[in-house]
Amino acid sequence: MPQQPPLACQSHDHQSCIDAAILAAGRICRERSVRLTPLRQQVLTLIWQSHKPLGAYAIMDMLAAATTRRIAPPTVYRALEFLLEHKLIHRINSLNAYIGCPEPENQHHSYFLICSDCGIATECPAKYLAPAIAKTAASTGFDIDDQSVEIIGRCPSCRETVNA
Amino acid sequence: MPQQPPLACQSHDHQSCIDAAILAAGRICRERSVRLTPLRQQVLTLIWQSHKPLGAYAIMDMLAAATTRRIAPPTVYRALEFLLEHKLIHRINSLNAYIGCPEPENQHHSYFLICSDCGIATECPAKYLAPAIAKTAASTGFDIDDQSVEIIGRCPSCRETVNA
DNA sequence: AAAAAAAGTGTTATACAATAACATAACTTG
DNA sequence: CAAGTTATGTTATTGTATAACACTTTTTTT
Repeated sequence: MPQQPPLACQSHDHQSCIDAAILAAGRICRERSVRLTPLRQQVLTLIWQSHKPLGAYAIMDMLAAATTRRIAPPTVYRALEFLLEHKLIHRINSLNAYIGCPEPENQHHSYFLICSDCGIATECPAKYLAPAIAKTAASTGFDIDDQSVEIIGRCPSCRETVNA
Repeated sequence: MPQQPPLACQSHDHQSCIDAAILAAGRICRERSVRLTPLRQQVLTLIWQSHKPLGAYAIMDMLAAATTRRIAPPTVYRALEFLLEHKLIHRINSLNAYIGCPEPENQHHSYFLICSDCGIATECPAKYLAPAIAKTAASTGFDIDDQSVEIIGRCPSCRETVNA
């Protein structure tokens, strides 16, 4: 089995991740005639500061720090709702946190590998999971609307460096 | 593909579900020399009142109603912690809710089909999912600690009766 | 360009989820 | 039964999320 550590676990030019995400978001919103307002873009950018899922209240504090005025929860949650709706971000249920979607153009599901050590969450390849879930649902007569897979463990980089 | 609706979605003698769960819990706790106290058993029984995941505060209210005195959150959370530790219940992350485990004797993972219509959550067969997750992790070099699969959709019964 | 409608944001308050810290009670076990 | 451990009670606090209503900005319609 080829061991291919996800990009997020390797050192990489992260600014290009951010730029690509913002660009894609702009493109998608233009296509759909919805507005990527300054607030929404700012929240998206904050979420993309790293590959670690970010909580709503952390985003709130960062916004407040950036604008020097108080930001209330609904402001953040509405932006998150918009970004989720257009699949520009995903929600990690097991962490109550949000993370940028690296491929918002391709509609896809929420499959994640989450490193309990470095906190980085990377999207899983759907290759094995998608058919397995389809077969599981079919065999029980379920009609799938949405799906969430969260695998918690150690990413390849953390296994190497710590090997505890 | 054989369509085999899960027991929880069919009408069934639910009292026997409850009885079996309490019996198994007693057996397991005896084996492990841990105490299934009245409170813990009461919480487990409340959770087993249905196949729908139950929130901690709902449990709190039901306890308070049953005992006519105020029950504080830590009381409930400690009981939940115990039941989770011994895998007598599972936590549904996407709902912040708890559900009884029908096979606490077999250690297994948390794979769920959740009906957004009737609210019933049933455990998935691991047949397809377990190997798919193992392969996905292996192919990216991840070391798995824990896993959560939550598939949201319509259960066979609700598809029939509503067909909306 | 003004009026009307819709979409977005601000504000206050509150609900729901979970834990920390310390006190008391109840069960072991020697 | 005394000492130690485990379980529960109690108060306070933190974290997560939404409801309801006011106000502003953008878009649409006339």
